[in-house]
Amino acid sequence: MPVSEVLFRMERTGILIDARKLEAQSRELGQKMFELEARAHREAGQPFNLNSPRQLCEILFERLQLPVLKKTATGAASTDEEVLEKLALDYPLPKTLLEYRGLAKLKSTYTDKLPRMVNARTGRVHTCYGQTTAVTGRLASTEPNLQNIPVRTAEGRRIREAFVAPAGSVIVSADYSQVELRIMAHLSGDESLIGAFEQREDVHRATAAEVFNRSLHEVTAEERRYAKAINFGLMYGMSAFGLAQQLGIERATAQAYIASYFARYPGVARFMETIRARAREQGYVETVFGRRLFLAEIASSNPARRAGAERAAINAPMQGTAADLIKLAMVAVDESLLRYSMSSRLVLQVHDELVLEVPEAELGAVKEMVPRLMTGVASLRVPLVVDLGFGPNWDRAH
DNA sequence: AGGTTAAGCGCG
DNA sequence: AAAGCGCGCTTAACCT
Repeated sequence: MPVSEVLFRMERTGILIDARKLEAQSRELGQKMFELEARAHREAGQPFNLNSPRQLCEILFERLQLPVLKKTATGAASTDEEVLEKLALDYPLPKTLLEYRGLAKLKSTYTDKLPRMVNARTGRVHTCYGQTTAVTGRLASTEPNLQNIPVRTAEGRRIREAFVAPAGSVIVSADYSQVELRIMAHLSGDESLIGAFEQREDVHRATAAEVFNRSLHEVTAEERRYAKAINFGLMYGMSAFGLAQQLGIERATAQAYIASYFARYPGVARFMETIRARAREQGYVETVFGRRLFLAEIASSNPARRAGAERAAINAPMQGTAADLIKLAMVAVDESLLRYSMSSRLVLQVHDELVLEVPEAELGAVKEMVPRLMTGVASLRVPLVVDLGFGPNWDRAH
């Protein structure tokens, strides 16, 4: 069965959304934004449109004379989250703007919009999945995008609570645990990294233990956070400069961490170099299953463009292999549901997560089948692990 | 009126 | 010389 057939069925099935709940949240957000707007006007000493970049720069950098910490691509003073966080340490207005921005994003993109996307005939929201958009082989979700529903803040998770199952059914969420890092372990063949996954260790903790020369139980919360940043940064081709910026540490310190990492995980260091060289020789890189990403700028004479292509070359085999794996899993799950004439349905895919709507009578079977099928689509040098949760809504299924 | 770009930010 | 990969959506500002 082709992926396109699974997608067709998922799009047609759609997902149930509690529009009343989102509309109520919209009203709450609107009220809070109104209050924050008034506070911002007081702190600025004059009224202005908080959404207008031009007016905002006028207030922050001319009227209040705050320092310009970063420029945008076109040379204007940046007012992004990172800048406002720093300015918020010394001034009240940036903090207010951050709070306002956070709420405005939730309201305009989600709580106002999703209720309007409910199909009149089905009473559900039907996204469209694009199979030919993302160069790495991932799917893309549009109209609406259901792959970027908030999850990182409490206010945002209230939106997930509105993604519900009908009476008698539950929402099941099954996601691959650390799938891209596992793929890095597979592709690099690094023995330490493979060992950590085979021992079912907390991989960020294990990395912290290696990099900071600790035993597993000695690792502090901060060391684990640093190790997590290193692990993710590496998969994106991040430099010492970027790591230092992310962690708020000296560049030399970040460089030392990276050196320590590569000393402990020599297979990963070798992999990074091999992938750069292969990209340069072949003009493309491949996933485990042979999906290719061509890199037109890998031999560019422009160093910035070439470096960008190298970062893409490092990331694509991992992101792309993860995309291949979950597509195989989607086909396996959908085929099984049909073969056994079950009523459970795939309703969403979010890159490393499958969301299903499951009648309570089928929950036991789904809890056994879905992780087995997802972990069984490939045998890499490390085990694939799936975390599964369920509940009356998407938030509670996590 | 309608389309495009820039900046910003939601997710994995 | 730039500095972290892959997406889609919203608003303001600018353009035709």
